[in-house]
Amino acid sequence: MKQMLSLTKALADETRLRTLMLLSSGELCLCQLIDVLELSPSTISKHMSILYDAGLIHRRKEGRWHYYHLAEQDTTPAAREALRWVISHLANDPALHSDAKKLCCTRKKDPQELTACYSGK
Amino acid sequence: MKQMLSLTKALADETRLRTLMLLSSGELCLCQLIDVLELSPSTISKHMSILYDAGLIHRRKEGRWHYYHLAEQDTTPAAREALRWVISHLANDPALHSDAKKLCCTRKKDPQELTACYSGK
DNA sequence: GATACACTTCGTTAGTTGACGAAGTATCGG
DNA sequence: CCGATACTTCGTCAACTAACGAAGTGTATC
Repeated sequence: MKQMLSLTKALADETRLRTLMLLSSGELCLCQLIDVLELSPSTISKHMSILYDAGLIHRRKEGRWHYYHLAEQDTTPAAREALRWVISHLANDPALHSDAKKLCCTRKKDPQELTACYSGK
Repeated sequence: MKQMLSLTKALADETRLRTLMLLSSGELCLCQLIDVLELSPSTISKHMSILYDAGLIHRRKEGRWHYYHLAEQDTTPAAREALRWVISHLANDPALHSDAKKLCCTRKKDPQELTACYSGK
């Protein structure tokens, strides 16, 4: 029950659902998520830790960058199925179209440009 | 997105998950849920309306009794799959064992005994 | 039609949650 | 090692949510 509540609570937030959909197209670091979601680093970091604690995503550190990706294999069946459920039902959601478009631009940017998120553009 | 958030928010509460599991064993009216969950009528009624709005349960009126049951067929695929997901992962949850046991007693009771919920035992 | 019953709606209150900036930790470049 | 960078943790505040009792709605029974 505790695990299920951790999962359902993690999924019960628009920003976190948007994040999962962004990650469904591949690994991203925090600064890229900041660039797309347009929220403060601390806010997004908190969201990531909630998704992580629920077993929905994994982290990978590479230097000072923290990369996040969906927990595909090594997580609980409940989390795996939750991800499949969310992704299949939000795959063509019009509300997420602009996120996908923005992500496309973000992926093309230099790390230097992304840094702008911190220094207030 | 709006529909998915309605679903995930509906599932992100312990009382509502308990309710869904109680309903997975068959239709129940509000006074039976009150008897098992031991919460006030208004509180449970509110939970039911949240589950209903998410498309997870249906209502059926019979006289002054309102019966609730899981939305099996005539709801969205997203809600149907959510129900399957929740039920399969909570089916043998030890935290729900006492609810199941209590429900067993409640089903055997007369309507008169359940009325006691309102009149303070 | 009055009463009782089953439930819903409303208003209030306490606890939770999401947002932020400030401060802290860890890593890289000079 | 000193500053800059990438991220996390902490404290605060506004918004949301779950709980309740009181009052309202609809339905049987007398």
